[in-house]
Amino acid sequence: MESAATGPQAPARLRTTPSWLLTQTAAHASRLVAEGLGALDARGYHYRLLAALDEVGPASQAELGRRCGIDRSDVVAVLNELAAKDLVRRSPDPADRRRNVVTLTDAGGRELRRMGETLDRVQDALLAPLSTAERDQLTRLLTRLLDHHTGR
Amino acid sequence: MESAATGPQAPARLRTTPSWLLTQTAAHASRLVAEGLGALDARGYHYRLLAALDEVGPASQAELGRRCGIDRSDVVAVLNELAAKDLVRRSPDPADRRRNVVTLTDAGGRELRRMGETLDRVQDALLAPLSTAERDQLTRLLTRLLDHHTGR
DNA sequence: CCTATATCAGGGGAACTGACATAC
DNA sequence: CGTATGTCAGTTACCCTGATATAG
Repeated sequence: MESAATGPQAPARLRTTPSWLLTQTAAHASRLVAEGLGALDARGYHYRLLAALDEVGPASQAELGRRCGIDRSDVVAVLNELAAKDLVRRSPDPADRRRNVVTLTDAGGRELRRMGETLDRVQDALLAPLSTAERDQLTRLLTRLLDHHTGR
Repeated sequence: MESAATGPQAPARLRTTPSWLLTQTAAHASRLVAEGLGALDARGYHYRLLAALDEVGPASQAELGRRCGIDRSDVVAVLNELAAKDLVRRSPDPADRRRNVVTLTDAGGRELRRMGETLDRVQDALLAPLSTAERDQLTRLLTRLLDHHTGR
């Protein structure tokens, strides 16, 4: 579980290519997140959905997917897992019978808090070599990029 | 092939989390790279290996994998594809009979140049909303992160 | 009619793990 | 002996495509 490390040195053509830097650092980030959440028997998708539910309250699956950037088909499967652990509840929406209303349970809220604490530690490990100002700078730059590529 | 776009607005808890910003922007980067290289019937792994070969000259598969951050087992498969298109050649190493010496062919060099031009355009699309100074800043920050997580 | 929702089946690239034979 | 190499088989998280039945 501790691999990574590009041994010698990656080609300069890669080291200076932003898309490579992004995907490589993202791979490290994903690994750290997976390790952290894995200890809680969870994955990134679980956290995303629970966080969205906590913030906007009960919502349909389609809206949750839109907010979290998770495909509708994946939302179904992840919600099945969350419901099996009683972290969310699914009930038909009386106002629109196509929809399910997904609700965060108390256990789900507690689990979300636990995940949040774990992820805080992960962020710190991820950004360890950067100062507070640099972390903010990175966050701002990435936010600008993301906003641009998600339709302003 | 044109999806992306997190519909409404992602939860604040996600929008401010560096690991989320990283993985999301990296997903966009990967999509752009895949689209660009896909037009040349190639993928990221192909470019990485060709670029490494071009820079360090003939090398063993294990060393290529180390330099490119690609697992040995994946190197095998990708090299099979590159060799089938005559972009690289594999020959046994007389000095160490466990090894193959992988060499970039002329066609491989040409294909690498073509990929490089495509990827230049991709970088520009990826970083479109950032100024030159900001692009450099982002590159520096990501490089620091990557160096830290690959063992300094 | 056309769109949206929930669901299911499946693919595909990237990053992995484990095993094995061979050679150092 | 232990370690490194090339190879193969298989897995996982994430992202995405299609199709379907149903409801708006």
